[in-house]
Amino acid sequence: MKLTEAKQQFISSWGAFGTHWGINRTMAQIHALLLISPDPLTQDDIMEELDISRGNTNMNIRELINWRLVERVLLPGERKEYFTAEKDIWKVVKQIVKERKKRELEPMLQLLDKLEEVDGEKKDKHVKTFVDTISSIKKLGRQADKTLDVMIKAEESWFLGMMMKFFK
Amino acid sequence: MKLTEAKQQFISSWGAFGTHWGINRTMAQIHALLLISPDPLTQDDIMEELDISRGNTNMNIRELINWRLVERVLLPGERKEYFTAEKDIWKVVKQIVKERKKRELEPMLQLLDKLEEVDGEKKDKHVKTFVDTISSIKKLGRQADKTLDVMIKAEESWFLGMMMKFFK
DNA sequence: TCTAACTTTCAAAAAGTTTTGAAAATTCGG
DNA sequence: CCGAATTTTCAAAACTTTTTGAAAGTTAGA
Repeated sequence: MKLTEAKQQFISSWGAFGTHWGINRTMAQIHALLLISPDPLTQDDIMEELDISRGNTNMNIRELINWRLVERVLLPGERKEYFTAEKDIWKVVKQIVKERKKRELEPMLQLLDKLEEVDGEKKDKHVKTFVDTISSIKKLGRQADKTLDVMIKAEESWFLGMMMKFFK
Repeated sequence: MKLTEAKQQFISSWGAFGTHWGINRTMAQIHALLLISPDPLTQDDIMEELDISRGNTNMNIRELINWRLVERVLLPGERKEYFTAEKDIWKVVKQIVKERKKRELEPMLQLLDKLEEVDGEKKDKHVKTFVDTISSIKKLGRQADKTLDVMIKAEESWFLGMMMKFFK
């Protein structure tokens, strides 16, 4: 397969993949393009390569910067801004986990704490089922939260090593 | 907080949460409702409780059954079909992981295998960056795949115990 | 077999999300 | 400080997904 074709396929699949994970297609495609680009690109490079509008490009680059997956780079003697993606995939994964944990898991756990304190007779089976469900989700959620914290701090080599050892 | 209000909040948050995970709002809400219902519900119960149309309800129940998160229950002497959700959250999580692994991770890994065999000089930095990126994604993806396989087979107690021990 | 109860389908409408592109704002070299 | 280059904004348009509801299909018991 030619590089050009392979690039296209990667960008397009990464985009489709992203949509299953709550990331919009364009954002994932820009990320894919930057991941496989050896040098930083300008907004115009990205617009041209992916054939998308200026506004769309700008918006999604900014969102990627928010997620800390992409960085602005200023090349000496150049007026334009360049952009580059973190290439270390382990760091990328950790960064995504960190953000989603903060944005989604933590608020959910806070809500569950509140909901667990529902009024009413524990003997009422509606109350009982509700409280039991909430508690068990909370238990698993808290464990996931702790586990992810360790993962976020871990080195790839340590993490893979441990996985290898215990999950052969 | 009253049970009714707590239920509403749980259903609505679970729905919002779902949308961040590629699950549609209604499907997640039906799942939430069944999780906290002590007894099986009919399609009409669900329609009324969530205030959604017959078609929408039917479609999303079927989708939940596809995901094996909900089961049809036939009560003796009743014409109507009843529905109930798996209440063991660990089983629910394993089931979701299993499905998403099959639907998303595995196809991605297959694609990466193909893309890694791109033609061209390894010295060309475009080729090199492309191949390196693909390889490192693949490496992590394969490891994740193996780890998830073990998790899918594991008992909750074993899994939590291990997590506790190594990720205190 | 017939029929009422129940379930499924699907085209059209509504809702939600993403994209565009032109205008406004900002920035930097001279 | 000026003006060209560049970046950002945002309302409207395009596109995608979800929802509705009526009609078609199925089922079980009499």
